[in-house]
Amino acid sequence: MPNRTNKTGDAKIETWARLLRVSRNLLERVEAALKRDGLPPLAWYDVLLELRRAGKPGLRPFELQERILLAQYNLSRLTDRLVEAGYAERRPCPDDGRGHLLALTEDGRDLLRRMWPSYRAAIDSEFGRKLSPSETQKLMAVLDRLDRD
Amino acid sequence: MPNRTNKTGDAKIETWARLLRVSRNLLERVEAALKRDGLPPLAWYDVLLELRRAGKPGLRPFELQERILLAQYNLSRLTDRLVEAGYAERRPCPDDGRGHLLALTEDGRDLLRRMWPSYRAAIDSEFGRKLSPSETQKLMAVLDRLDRD
DNA sequence: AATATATAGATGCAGATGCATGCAGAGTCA
DNA sequence: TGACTCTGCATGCATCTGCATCTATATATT
Repeated sequence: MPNRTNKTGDAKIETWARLLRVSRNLLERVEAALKRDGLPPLAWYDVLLELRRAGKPGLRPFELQERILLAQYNLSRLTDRLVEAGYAERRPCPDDGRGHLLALTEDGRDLLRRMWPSYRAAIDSEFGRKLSPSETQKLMAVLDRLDRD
Repeated sequence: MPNRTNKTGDAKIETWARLLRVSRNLLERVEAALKRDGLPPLAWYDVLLELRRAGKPGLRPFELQERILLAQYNLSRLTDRLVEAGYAERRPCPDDGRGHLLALTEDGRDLLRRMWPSYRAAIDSEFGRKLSPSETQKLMAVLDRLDRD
């Protein structure tokens, strides 16, 4: 006999709704903190961080795209802004004439350094300090499951 | 002596980063599912659902704003679209000449009914089916903690 | 080699968002 | 009642996003 009360399904729906609310709210607060400190949005940090990880050679846009899960046109314009602001540069790509390589500039490296204290403080006050180590670990485990398939 | 390896802090940072990634990704997929079915975005569902919960009298925009955590100007324009599309209506507010009441129309009620199967299926396939009941419950517990303060 | 197809990335346009500000009605206080 | 402030909501403007499409180069097929 089918479950008439559907309790499990309801709990999942509610958890889903809560996940959306909470994560949106957290993101908003952290973005606001960066803005208060006169810093660019989180997306800039994400891109520059990946470029730093990529080191000297830099990254092709499509590689960056996979890493940060950003739509192609979106990334294209974001890098426009970063290049325009002097935080990244486009270099010709030796292997593939269609594309180019994106690399961090010194200013970009510097921006990362300037953003981190503000970003870290925001993460801590909105997120880190609210969870115990064990809760953090449980959350990570669940996020791992959600990332499958 | 301060902890040089800073393992706990790192785990929190990584969990934070993962939370953003996963929730953004899930949201994107669910939105895409709605779009595939020719339905409006999630935000429309959220607003209409709150209006349905509010019942006959409807809701003041500022009340709605608190419930769905949407910026004021943002909600103002979203309701413009909903009214324009015939899913909600603005009624004069007897108690306060500055504002109005928002209420669901029959078409709005109908849209909710049409969206739900698609929305529910997307939640289930992107989220629900990936978690056991106990994982769901753990996630909810953590989200509760993150919602405090 | 010539043609067809696929892939990397940019871009025009429309719709959405953020910010600041405007405005009208409410509440307060003299 | 009149001046002052506050609150609810809208809106002009700039930026950002989504979608569709375009260009150029790369790859596959014959």
